[in-house]
Amino acid sequence: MASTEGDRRPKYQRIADSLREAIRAGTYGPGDRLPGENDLMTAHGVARMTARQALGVLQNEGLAESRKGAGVFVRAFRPLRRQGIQRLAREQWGAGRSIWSADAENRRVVVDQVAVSEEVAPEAVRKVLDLGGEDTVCVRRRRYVLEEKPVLLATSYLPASLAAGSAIAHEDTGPGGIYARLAELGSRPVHFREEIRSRMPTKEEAEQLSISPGTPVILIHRTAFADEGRPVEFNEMTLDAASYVLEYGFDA
Amino acid sequence: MASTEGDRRPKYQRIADSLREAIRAGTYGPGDRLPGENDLMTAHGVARMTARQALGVLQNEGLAESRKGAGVFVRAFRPLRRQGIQRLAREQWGAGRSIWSADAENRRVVVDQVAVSEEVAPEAVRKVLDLGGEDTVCVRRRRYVLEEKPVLLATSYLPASLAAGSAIAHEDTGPGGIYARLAELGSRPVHFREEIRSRMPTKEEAEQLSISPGTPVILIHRTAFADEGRPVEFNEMTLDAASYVLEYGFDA
DNA sequence: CTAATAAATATGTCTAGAGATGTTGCATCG
DNA sequence: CGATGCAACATCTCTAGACATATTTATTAG
Repeated sequence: MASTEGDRRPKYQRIADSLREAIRAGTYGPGDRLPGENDLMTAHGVARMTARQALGVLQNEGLAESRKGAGVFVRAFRPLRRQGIQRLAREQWGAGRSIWSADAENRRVVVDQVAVSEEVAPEAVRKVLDLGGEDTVCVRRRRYVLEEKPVLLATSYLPASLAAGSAIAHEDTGPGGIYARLAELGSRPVHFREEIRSRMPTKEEAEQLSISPGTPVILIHRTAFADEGRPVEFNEMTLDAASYVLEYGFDA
Repeated sequence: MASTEGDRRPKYQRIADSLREAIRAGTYGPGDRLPGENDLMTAHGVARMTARQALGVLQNEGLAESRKGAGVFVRAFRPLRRQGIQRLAREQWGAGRSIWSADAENRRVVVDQVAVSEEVAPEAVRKVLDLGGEDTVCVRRRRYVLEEKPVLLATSYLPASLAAGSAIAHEDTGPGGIYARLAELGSRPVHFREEIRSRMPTKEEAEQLSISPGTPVILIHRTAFADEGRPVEFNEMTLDAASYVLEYGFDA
């Protein structure tokens, strides 16, 4: 019973509601198995496709995920913390604690795949890096994984006129990474701009990040500027939104 | 024809692929109507539910949106720009242009709904604002709309011990907003921390923002600190991800 | 010419099945 | 005791309908 009252909302919505409420109330905790299609069919007396639709709602919301042949399970959210500005962030402003428990330490994100190449700059990159139509860029593509699970794709573009011949064009950029190399080349980044947006992943992104359906990606477009506002690097990052919390701190 | 070859992928996926490709190629531009259920049924010789599933894929990806009784249409993306730090941002580092064309000027975001109340602080808010179990907070809920369409929900929490009796507890907070009032009360915010994440909207969020399915929300949790790291405001913002690009700039 | 009305069209919800495919656990064999 | 195979179970894909509801368009009355 309990489903014969307000018939205004569709059945599948009401079933989804009850499951969502049960998750919120803690009846089903992270990782627990939810009632499956068959359970919902008998419990609510609906057809398979209707029960499916109800479970689909929760999956689309990112609350649950299904494993074929196994069942539908409640998802967990234990995000990594990415700090836009490392300084200032911790001690000084530690009084009001963060919402997201920062127990996410001793979890290590490592590079999984690296590919370096020199390519003709796409138009969008040319615009950002202030390049001409003929200019080439040094492209560094990387993937980061956390405990086997990929969480971040990053593609860096640097003007070939700047990077070619340096360690930036090698897979191993040496201590300090490309920013240390840029500094040695007289183009030390002194300012950064990051643009953030979010959307659902493309097919390719979903595959590369092995994202479960119903999870968006966060896109970060970072431009690094040397002195005199000269752009020296453009970095396009794609993050699994379920794995990250971004943090920015700044003074008034 | 054209659907009897590689039968490895499900039919609905292949139909979705062909539509996605057609959108990418420009066959269907933003706002255009896509082939509907009936069209796909006859074109690919599938059942209604299968054609529906294919269209559902595109809607989940945020590529298309359906209007009941009218059809399925390609979605557009014309984001607003939200600057985390207004200073520094424009002139000084304007050499490398942004990816997202900033033609979004002369579009005005206005407050649509305001509600002010004094409530017992939820636990999460207590933790952030460093309050005890009995303390109450002044809660300001606002909704912002852009040309009739809601784009942002914001809920501010301030310690009642600070805000009660001041203009902060009124709907109209006067010139300069609550930060000016806080300054008058000797609690001028000098530092901000913003935490950003993204996920699919809840039912309530989707309704309040009238979000089309397949669009995530961006959550910004901002904490304002007065001197000595004292947290004085906690602001919980929910943004329609299809309407916003966030921008942060900072020095190395 | 305008406004109300009806018809055609489109998506939304739902049923009752079927076969395909992946997972899990148990029983059996070596 | 370990490995293999199999059966039970779970989700996934798909069909062929039905009725509901919102929109658009064409028609008709004023």
